[in-house]
Amino acid sequence: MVNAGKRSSISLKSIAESLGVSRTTVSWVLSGQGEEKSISPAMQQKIKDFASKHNYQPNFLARSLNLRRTNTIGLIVSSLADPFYSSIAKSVVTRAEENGYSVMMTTSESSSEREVKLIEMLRHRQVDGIILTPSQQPKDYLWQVVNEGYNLVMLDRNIPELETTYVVADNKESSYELVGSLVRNGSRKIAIFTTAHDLGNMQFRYDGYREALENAGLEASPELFCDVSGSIDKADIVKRVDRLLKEVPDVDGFFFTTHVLVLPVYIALKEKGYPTNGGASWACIHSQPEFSLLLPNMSVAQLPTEELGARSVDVLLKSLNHEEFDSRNVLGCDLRLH
Amino acid sequence: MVNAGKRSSISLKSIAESLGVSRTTVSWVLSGQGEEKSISPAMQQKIKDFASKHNYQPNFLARSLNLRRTNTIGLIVSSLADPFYSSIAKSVVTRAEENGYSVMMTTSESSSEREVKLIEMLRHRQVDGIILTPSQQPKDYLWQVVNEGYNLVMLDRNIPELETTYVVADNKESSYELVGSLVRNGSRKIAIFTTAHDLGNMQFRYDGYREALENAGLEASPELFCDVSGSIDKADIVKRVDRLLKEVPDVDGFFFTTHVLVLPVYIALKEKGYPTNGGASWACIHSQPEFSLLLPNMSVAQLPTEELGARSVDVLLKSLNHEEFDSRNVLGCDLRLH
DNA sequence: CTGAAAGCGCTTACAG
DNA sequence: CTGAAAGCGCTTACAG
Repeated sequence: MVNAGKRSSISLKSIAESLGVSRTTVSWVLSGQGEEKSISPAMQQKIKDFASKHNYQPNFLARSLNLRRTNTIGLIVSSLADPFYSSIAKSVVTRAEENGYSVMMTTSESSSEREVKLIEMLRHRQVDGIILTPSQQPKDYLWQVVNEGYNLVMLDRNIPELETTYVVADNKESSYELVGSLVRNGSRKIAIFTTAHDLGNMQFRYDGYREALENAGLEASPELFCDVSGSIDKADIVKRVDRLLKEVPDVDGFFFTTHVLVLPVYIALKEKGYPTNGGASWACIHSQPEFSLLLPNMSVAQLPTEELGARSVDVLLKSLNHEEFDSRNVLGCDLRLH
Repeated sequence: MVNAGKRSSISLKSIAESLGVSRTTVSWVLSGQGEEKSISPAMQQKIKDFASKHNYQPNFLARSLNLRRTNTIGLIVSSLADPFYSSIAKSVVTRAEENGYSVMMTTSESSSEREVKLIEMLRHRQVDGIILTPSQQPKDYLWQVVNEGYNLVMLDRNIPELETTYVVADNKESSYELVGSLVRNGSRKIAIFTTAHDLGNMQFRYDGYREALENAGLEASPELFCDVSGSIDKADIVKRVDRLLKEVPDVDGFFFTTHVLVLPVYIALKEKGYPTNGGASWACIHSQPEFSLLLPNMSVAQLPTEELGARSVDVLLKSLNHEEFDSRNVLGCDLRLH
């Protein structure tokens, strides 16, 4: 194959030479400062015509180097395979683009080591700021970056000890509502299935669960607490479900702190002979389209992925432009109670 | 908020000044040309120590401007919401990173206008090459870019008239195998559900279907051909399923050319009273984990997302480095026949 | 109304 | 063994 990858693109310099004016003039006109610098309308037109005829576009690199801003934001998501994150990613990309920004996207795969490497990499690439779904046990480096005042937005998860801008969902409130609806549906022994319980979000969701139970005079007893942390492994889940059914045979409600647990637990329950289409009521944080097929009456708090992504961009751009903004953003979930 | 976004990072120049050597020397040492340029070991060590102590990293922008390569690739996927594409995206990002490249990611949302805009944008940003899942009706601009010899890799879809590098799955062969397995399972009236039939991939899948039927002495009759193109709307699908069941009440096999149709059609069939768990056999191109819950015996040809993404990067990088590479890459699907 | 010049932070031929 | 100088393609204070 021939190397023809290089563009035969036109430069500021060549425009200036062709037109017999200085690069300054061309730069001013094409960056919209023609009026301001009172370049004659005729000249302006001439330059603009020439530029558009030759499809001129400034070299972003040179521009960025000079202006010290790349109009690029770095995005680090925990996972791209999870539709939740890819949906957020989509929203970030779209909103960024609407504002003339591009997104350099990476995945940390939930590794805090990778997270550090990626932040460094993105900074060396001179992105203007970073949006990050932080890993559970961030390294000191993250603190350092925040303390430096680097433009960083925490997305979906908030690390309370870190004084930084964040955009998260109202995990506790939504959980409270969901579990409340299970109670109203008549459930009395409501199991909670959760994972990575040490993660801030999961704790908030647990708190909502506990408070809703307390509020109904019910107890969040330990037998009902099913933490299937670690590598969400099918065998582990079956084991946990088995134990639950032995300890609480009359369990009549299920609250999932995350959509990823719904299907595996559902399968395990079915395998163990639990009447999944019986009288139990169900609720989960975030759902996927297929869930409504299996459990049409499940109550859902849909995480506002679209808004989480968009808001993160908005906040970051405001910060970059020295505009006022809220550093604490808690967005409501879309509740669909049954 | 204070603007502290700027890094107080150290530059080549400041290292050189601090150490009393020229920028040339520093640059050589830090870019690994110390030996080659026979800089004294003592000096090399001194420079390296200083650099790592101050955590120096060259400014990527300046480097790129000079070297005329950004070590960045542009990725345009049709959609990020679809797990198929986000899984490909993940693979592209990972493989690129392994090779010191970053990915600027965008979505065309299947609009050929957006596609053109995005390609232009990415080129102005000086990406080294672009990986693209092309829209169905690409604009002339795409041809032009290809003709210029720009480093472009078509991912997942191939536009036969375009002489360019592509990485796709063996759509026809896999479809042939899938439908063959339906026949072996005893199905005789096998409906095909497809969408965007004008799209190359879909035609290939149809061809596989037709040939498998012919091969079994069966007819690909028009009543069995269910094209639910357009905005895959639930009402439309229900209507199409209704017609199918009226025209071919004894339909006993279903072949889906894409995973996105499985759930909606399944729901529609159920609503219309078709015994979805009866004797019919099922097959689809690409599946999602939940499918096995609903249709455990469905035969599946899983598209090799991981490999599609990785191969695209490999091919693009080879092209960038003037290495030999295959411009036509057809990857096998992972067949799971029942 | 317009231009010469410096500078963004690197790399690398060229010269000693 | 090492450095002065030019250049990547822009933008913008400064000077007329």
